Amino acid sequence: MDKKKRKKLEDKGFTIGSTTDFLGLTPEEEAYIDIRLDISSLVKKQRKKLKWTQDQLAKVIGSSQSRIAKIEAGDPSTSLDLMIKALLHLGISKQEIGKLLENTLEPVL
Amino acid sequence: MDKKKRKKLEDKGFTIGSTTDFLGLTPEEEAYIDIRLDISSLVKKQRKKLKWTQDQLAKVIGSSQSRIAKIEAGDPSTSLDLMIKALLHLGISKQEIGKLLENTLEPVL
DNA sequence: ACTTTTCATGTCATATTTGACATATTAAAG
DNA sequence: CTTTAATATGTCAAATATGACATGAAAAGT
Repeated sequence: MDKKKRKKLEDKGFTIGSTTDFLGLTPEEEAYIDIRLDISSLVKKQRKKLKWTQDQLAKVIGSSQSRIAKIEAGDPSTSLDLMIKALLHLGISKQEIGKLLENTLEPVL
Repeated sequence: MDKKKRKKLEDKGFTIGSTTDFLGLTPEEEAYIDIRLDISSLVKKQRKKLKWTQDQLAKVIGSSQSRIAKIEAGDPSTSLDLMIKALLHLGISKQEIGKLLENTLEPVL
């Protein structure tokens, strides 16, 4: 429910930086969403870096183009597990995923 | 299928360090399992550090004792999403999760 | 322009994950 | 040793994630 609310805000043009979320989210919920968005962003970034299409990536991990699109859109109907699998198949290592999570600015400050 | 196979080995006493896995796993599959095991280990470690029972943790995240046990056992029937939620509620930050993934020795060498 | 490729979004049947529950095993305390 | 608390393990119906598919919108190419 909260996830949908957030997405709606983005759709309305809020252009949230990392997670400028207020409105009834516990710190844990905020961090959780933050992690998911970080990872989904990297999927998109790395896929484009390799100049792969969503369809190519989908086939490599046995998924579908539409699901990759949903991952990259931060859709709540996708699991961290699948996102991580995607990253690994895009040549991102566990260590690099670690760095991603470590080197992120504080949400609001 | 592969996940079960691995667990069987552990049960038989192999006491795998981080992921001493050979036997038909792609590097991506290996890394994926490695990540899951790292995270599940930290859940157990941190919970014990705080001297929480599995039941306490379960209630905090709206889950059940048996599911926490499965998470800590590295059971394949648990999602990274739930593991991450557990970590966050145990006071582990996104940055600390990042460090965890970054600072792990190579599986086999 | 238009043709083609890529991406976005919705739906849906199937697959997987879920909390709850029962119960067994182990550990701690008395 | 006995009792009690904590953890492990299995099962199962309900909830959620999934790939496949359709179709629309945008981008890229010609």
